[in-house]
Amino acid sequence: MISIQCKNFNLDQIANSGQCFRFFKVEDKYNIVAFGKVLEVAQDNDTIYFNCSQEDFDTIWSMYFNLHIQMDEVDHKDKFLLDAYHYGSGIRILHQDLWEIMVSFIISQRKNIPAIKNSIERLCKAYGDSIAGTPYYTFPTAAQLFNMDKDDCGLGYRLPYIKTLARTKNLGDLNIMSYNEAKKFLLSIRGIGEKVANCILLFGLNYFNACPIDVWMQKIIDEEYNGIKPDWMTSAYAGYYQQLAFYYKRKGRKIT
DNA sequence: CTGCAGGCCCTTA
DNA sequence: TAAGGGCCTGCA
Repeated sequence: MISIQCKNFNLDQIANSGQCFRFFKVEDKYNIVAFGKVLEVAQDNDTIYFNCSQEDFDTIWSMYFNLHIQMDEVDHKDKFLLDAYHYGSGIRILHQDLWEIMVSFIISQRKNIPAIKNSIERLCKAYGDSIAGTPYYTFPTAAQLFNMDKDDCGLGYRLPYIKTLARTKNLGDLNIMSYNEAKKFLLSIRGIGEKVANCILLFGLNYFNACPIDVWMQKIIDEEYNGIKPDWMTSAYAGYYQQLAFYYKRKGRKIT
């Protein structure tokens, strides 16, 4: 068991911020499935408990939670954004697996969050590997999805998008591209538009300036800013602010 | 039983 | 560049 001290870290807030779909709450702990492993993690105020080896902590989870990054840089005069920060200051932008993020956010389009999670779990169970000693399955690799034929995961019209993605070469190049190159490449992929591309840039590649505008963000623009996009949505930390705003705007809604 | 969900693609104008 | 229709499926 590894424990650390960390402010601006709240598991419930992260789990409900909509950036991740494989957090499973079990009593007062979370099981997080990522990078082929299951992490059991718990929290007592500013103390976070990671049930994993030191090696996994150093090589996987420290990076996954971006523990080297301070996520408290809201010095904005914007009232809505400040309110959002005070409401969800424990939100962190995770650094998730690029492939998993690409598939997950292609699936997410025109689905509500329970439906997204449902599809993803069905996909993992059908095409991923069982993780020994746990009830969970790994997120399927491109190779494992290569021969996916029938839609047994509720993908609907997204099925051909996923199949095409599994056949797309050089996705790893995204890691060494510039922001502009990566975005252009992403938009060239069938099934990836402006919003999903920005989600991938933010959650998979950690470009914190990427700011996905979904229906909730559009609601914020319309209702809080009279239809004019505020400056913070185009700032260097726009993606982080977007998460705060999204979580705040959805206040009261549970992601089960 | 309906309406609609963290969009995207394609067609028109 | 902008606007609008269609789309698979399954929550609510």
